[in-house]
Amino acid sequence: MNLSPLIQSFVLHFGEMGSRWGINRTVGQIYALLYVSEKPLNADEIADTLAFSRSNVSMGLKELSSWQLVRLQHLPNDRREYFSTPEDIWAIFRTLADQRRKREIDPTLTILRDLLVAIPANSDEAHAQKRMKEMHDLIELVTHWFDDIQRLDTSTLVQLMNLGAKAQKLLEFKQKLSLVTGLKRPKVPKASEPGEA
Amino acid sequence: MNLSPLIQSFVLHFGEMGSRWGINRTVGQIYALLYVSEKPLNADEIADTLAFSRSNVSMGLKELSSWQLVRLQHLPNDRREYFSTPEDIWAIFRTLADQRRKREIDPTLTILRDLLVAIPANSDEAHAQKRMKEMHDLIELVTHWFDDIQRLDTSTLVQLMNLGAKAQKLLEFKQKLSLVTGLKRPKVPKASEPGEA
DNA sequence: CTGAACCTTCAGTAATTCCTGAAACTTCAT
DNA sequence: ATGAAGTTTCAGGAATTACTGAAGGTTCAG
Repeated sequence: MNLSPLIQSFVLHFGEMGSRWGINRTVGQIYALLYVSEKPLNADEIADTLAFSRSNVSMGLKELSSWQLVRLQHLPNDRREYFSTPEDIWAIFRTLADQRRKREIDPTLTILRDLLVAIPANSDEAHAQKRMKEMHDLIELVTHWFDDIQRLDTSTLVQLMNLGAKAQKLLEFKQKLSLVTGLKRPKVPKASEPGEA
Repeated sequence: MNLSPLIQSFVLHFGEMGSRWGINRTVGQIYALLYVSEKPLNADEIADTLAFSRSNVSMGLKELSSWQLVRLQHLPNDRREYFSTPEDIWAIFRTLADQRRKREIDPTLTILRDLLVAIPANSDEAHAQKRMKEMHDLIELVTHWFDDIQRLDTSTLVQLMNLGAKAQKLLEFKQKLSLVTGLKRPKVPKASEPGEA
């Protein structure tokens, strides 16, 4: 089976990009193919279309499954396994965000926490810890915030993003308001201040 | 020069993580070392500390420079080049976000745009284009939004993130308000069109 | 129970990426 | 000019990662 040029370009691009972050060419191409395909595909069709060995496709699909990026299903009267990607692209986005967090962020947070409880043995270590703390706090802040955002239902999320920085104006407003009225205001750490007091 | 254990763990972790996304072990370790170091370091010190060849360090620093992640400076009466990372971790965060966008997102948007203007040759291509359009729109929305957010000054940014999803409550409120008053409301695209429904 | 259809695993090879030492620049003090 | 100190480039070897075909599972129809 050979690919029409439009789809081919897309697939090849994803192969390239794949290698730019952690995944390999094969996996990128398989995903791209599934993503644009109208119907689910089985492993033979994929191998055939992309000219990879059957076993390579098997590996690739295994990898994609571990990322929860593909869905496995069966067709009536057909023993073969068919693969597809979710229809809803926002669902894909959320999965991707979750998985990357799990693989790229969480391990780093864990190690930072470990290192932060150690007693520094000298002034180099003390300084290093200060830097690690800053990093830890930043990552935690950003990821928690992003989690919150991401948990919103899709239409809210889209609205929010469409507002873009305008949302900010609202926040400034609220800020002033609570200052004036003396209501408890959101805690406001000193921004980049190392230890966050 | 050998590293105290705390710093060593940090450096090694960054080496590992480095390879999990695009950069290699060497580059990750060099960056980590510079990040926690109190004073700027020259290439020999780095090579010595991490036990890499001098030329490897040179390559690594070149790579880091191309990401604009390190700062080069000179010390009085010393011809050697000294490297450091910015003090302000939010500045680092912004740089990283910008660079990753430039390398990982922009090329994809470009190719998607190219493919979207082509006339589909058959129904497979037509469907593929629909999917590409969804992807394009999502990426564009998210990145523009993130750009906006990111451009805020640090203390505002930190406040915003501390609010987290609470910001959302405000938005819902504003939304209702403008509906009621009939003011022009933010454009609200049909979220994700095909899916979602 | 048999064998056909399908899927996975794995050992070995191919391809890629990383890293090094040697050589070649560049800059600057003498 | 000379050479010492510093930096970069680059060809080739080392290490890692990707890919394949063959062998071995598993499931199921007959």
